[in-house]
Amino acid sequence: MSSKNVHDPLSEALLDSEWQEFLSATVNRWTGESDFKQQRSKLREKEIQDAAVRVFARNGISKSRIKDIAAEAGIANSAIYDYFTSKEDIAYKLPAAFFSDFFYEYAERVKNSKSTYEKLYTYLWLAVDYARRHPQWARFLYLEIWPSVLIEETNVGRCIDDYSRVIHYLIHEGEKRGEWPTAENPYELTAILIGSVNQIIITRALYLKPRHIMKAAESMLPKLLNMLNPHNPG
Amino acid sequence: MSSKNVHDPLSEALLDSEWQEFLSATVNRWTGESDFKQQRSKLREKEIQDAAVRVFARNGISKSRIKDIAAEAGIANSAIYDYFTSKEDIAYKLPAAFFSDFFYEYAERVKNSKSTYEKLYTYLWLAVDYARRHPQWARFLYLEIWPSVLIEETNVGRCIDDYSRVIHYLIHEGEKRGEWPTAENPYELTAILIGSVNQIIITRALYLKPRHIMKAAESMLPKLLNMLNPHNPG
Amino acid sequence: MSSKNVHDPLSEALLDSEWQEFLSATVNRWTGESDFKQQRSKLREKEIQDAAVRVFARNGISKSRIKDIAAEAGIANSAIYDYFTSKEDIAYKLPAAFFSDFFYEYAERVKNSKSTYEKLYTYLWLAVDYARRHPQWARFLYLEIWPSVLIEETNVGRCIDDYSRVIHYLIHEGEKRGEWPTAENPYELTAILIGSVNQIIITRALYLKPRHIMKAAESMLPKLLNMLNPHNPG
Amino acid sequence: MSSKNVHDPLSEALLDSEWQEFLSATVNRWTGESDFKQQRSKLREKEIQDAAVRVFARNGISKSRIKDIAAEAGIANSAIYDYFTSKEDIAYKLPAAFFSDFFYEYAERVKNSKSTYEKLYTYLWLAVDYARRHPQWARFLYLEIWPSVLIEETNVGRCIDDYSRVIHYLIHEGEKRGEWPTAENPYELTAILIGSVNQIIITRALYLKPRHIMKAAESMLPKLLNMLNPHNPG
DNA sequence: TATGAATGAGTGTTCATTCAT
DNA sequence: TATGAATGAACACTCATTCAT
Repeated sequence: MSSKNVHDPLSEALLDSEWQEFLSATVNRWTGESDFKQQRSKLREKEIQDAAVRVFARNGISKSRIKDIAAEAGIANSAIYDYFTSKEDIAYKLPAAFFSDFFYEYAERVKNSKSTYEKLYTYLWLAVDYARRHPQWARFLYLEIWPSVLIEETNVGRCIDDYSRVIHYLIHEGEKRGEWPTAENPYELTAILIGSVNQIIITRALYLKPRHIMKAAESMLPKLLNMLNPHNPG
Repeated sequence: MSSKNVHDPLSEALLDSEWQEFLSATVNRWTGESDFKQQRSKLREKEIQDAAVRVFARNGISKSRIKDIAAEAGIANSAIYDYFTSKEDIAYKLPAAFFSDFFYEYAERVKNSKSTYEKLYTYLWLAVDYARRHPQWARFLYLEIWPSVLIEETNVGRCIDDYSRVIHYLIHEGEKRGEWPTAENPYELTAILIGSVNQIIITRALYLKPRHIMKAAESMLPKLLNMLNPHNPG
Repeated sequence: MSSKNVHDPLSEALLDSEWQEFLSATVNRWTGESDFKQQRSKLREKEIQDAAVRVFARNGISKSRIKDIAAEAGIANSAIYDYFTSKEDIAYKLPAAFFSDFFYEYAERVKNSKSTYEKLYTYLWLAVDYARRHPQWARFLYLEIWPSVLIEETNVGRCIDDYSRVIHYLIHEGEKRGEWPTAENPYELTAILIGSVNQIIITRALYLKPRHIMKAAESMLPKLLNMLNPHNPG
Repeated sequence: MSSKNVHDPLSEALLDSEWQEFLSATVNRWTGESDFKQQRSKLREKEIQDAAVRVFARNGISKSRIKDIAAEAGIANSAIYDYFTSKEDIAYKLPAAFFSDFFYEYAERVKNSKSTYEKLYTYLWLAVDYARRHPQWARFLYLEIWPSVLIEETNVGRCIDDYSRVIHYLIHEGEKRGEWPTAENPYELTAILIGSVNQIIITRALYLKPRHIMKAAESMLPKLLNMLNPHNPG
């Protein structure tokens, strides 16, 4: 998909620096929040979080018990309260850590991408790949966190918001760079992209056959992104 | 989107009768299971179910209390156990009732549809419209039932399976009628359709502004269905 | 076992009439209390009692539910309250009916008995035989009623008291008739007789092999009654 | 009661060693099961058990409430579940503890007994004495546990079985040592011994006057055991 | 820091009993 | 008399959380 418009170098550079700023802001927002002080105490905290992800993925949050997490982490029930104030505290601190990791990976991977198309493709592709590589986290994210965001008012929603905002940003950037025409309704497009990718992850990675999920993703993504450029055959 | 191939009337009739059979089988599977004997005892049962939907939509299943449902229904806690064996029994019998209703509505509405495209469009359109008209059920379905299906092994999954199966069936029927070419990967297409529609319902109806949701749906669906016919401008 | 002493006819007659009076008083005490007005309503009451015995024998009183008894009797839960005030009311009215029956049977059977030995033998023999013929009542009596008498203060105890009193009476009568010497401790003897007979009923009739229970009883009773006449070979 | 037959020392020794083995097996079966690890956690367990015996003896199992036991033990309701899994778990672990104690006492007391008669006498005597010294346990055992064994199939029955088996064993040993003739029906004899002793305990210790119960036992036991040697004056 | 022990508020569920019909 | 429906008091049990050591 090539842009039809000619851009002057100045605006290209401007768009690039804006993007760099936007991206590093997103990355930093979550890294800062989670894994800085890497002391001995942080190690235990990490162990508990890892145990919690496994337990939450197995039973869901509401059916997971503190004692299950403690047992999975190999420590006493009460030790958990040295690091977290409650069960929900554990659950809601987890996304920060993983989203930080995800955004960081994305920033590394997208460094040399020139076109917005490539950035967007990479973003969605990485979402699927990250889910494939972290199946328990994915189970937890897509079946527990994501739905709960809409029910309960927590700051976990900010992760999801940030995740969506990147897509929205890129759709807009592509328009400005002339890679595709201005969308009538960018929210709708975002919904389609997110909804489709999530559904693929949920049905393939969590349900059916996690093996060929990347092939499915690589087959689906161009078709999906084609929707950015309506009426033009890929 | 018009079919390019010419069909002999026989095969058309065959496809039609197959579809009729498939559809009524789907409808009957759920109607039979839920709302036949319309006695006064069934009335109470309905009242409890309605109350339960409201409560579940508000708090989620795990944080909903029997006493809340009873209070919402205006009866004593223990009266619930005259109609349901447990809290989860209520939760798991609800989908049968609503899917029964949904499939019935769809069967009525699709009666005179000629093209497969129209049937498929109507199906997805109705999914959004039904969610709009039953917001509490939708909240419960998309944020509680749907995710839980993948975690716990219950027979609620059969509703979701049936819901997906209709889409899958129609994609295939369209191929046979020549309305669109054979899909490389029909499961992928199904995932895109379901994922996109669900995401629209979730973000618009449950989250943002439920008012213009039908406009969004009507704008999105043609684009989505256009993916059935790749490289051909609608 | 023959009496060694010679008795004058007068005292024999006196003892006989005393016995008749004692016996008929015992019989009447329970007949009067249970099954007089044999109307239609009494029929239902009987049905409920019969159902209750079966249920109590099966599950024990504390684990028997009103609804179980109602189901066994083929009536509605609430119908029970037309005849009995509570579950315990049923349980505690049952013994009167059966003891009435038992005492009546005994009175018939013992009419022509001359010796006290024969009366006593018949009494204990009938206790075993009655248990054999009414196994559910026996289960209920020996495993539920009898123990509960000592725990809870109820008037059921009067049945058990009357049952013991007959034995005590006959031990004393045998002494007066010279059939055996005066016992040092008649309570002890009564305890041995009752305990042994009960134990035989419990282990044989309710536990092991109910078939040969009468043979066991007929083998045991002479040995037991021999204890009335210590140091004398039977 | 002296043996009339002459025995060679060898068979005597053999019988003795068999008895030692039988007895220690019985003792160990229950000691092993209950009171080994004497940590502080076992102390609490013991406190709960003691409280439970008192409560069960007062109200019977089915009318005893967890909160009563907890209050009697001076702890919170939920603390009970740190040591027992349910109310019935408490009830069914109690017999093991007490029978262990009883068998141990018996083994100590019977060490120097030469004749089988003495062993048997001591056994039954100790049963009465143990009941006298542990009246609440006795109430619980004879009025709750013993009857329930026949109704519900639990492994509590193994205690009672072991209790009976000792008597049965000794009756047989006495025969082999020639202390009394071979019984026609040893089960019947066992029933008489157990039934009589239980009845004495129940009526005297639990009901009437616990004071002179040992006198009653000491008066009754020789007469009862005399039945082992029919037609021979003691 | 880490733990075993303890707590008490809270929940689903049961069941004897009542009542309108 | 008989019933189906409804009630509410009671209970066993769970579990996040605290605390002394």
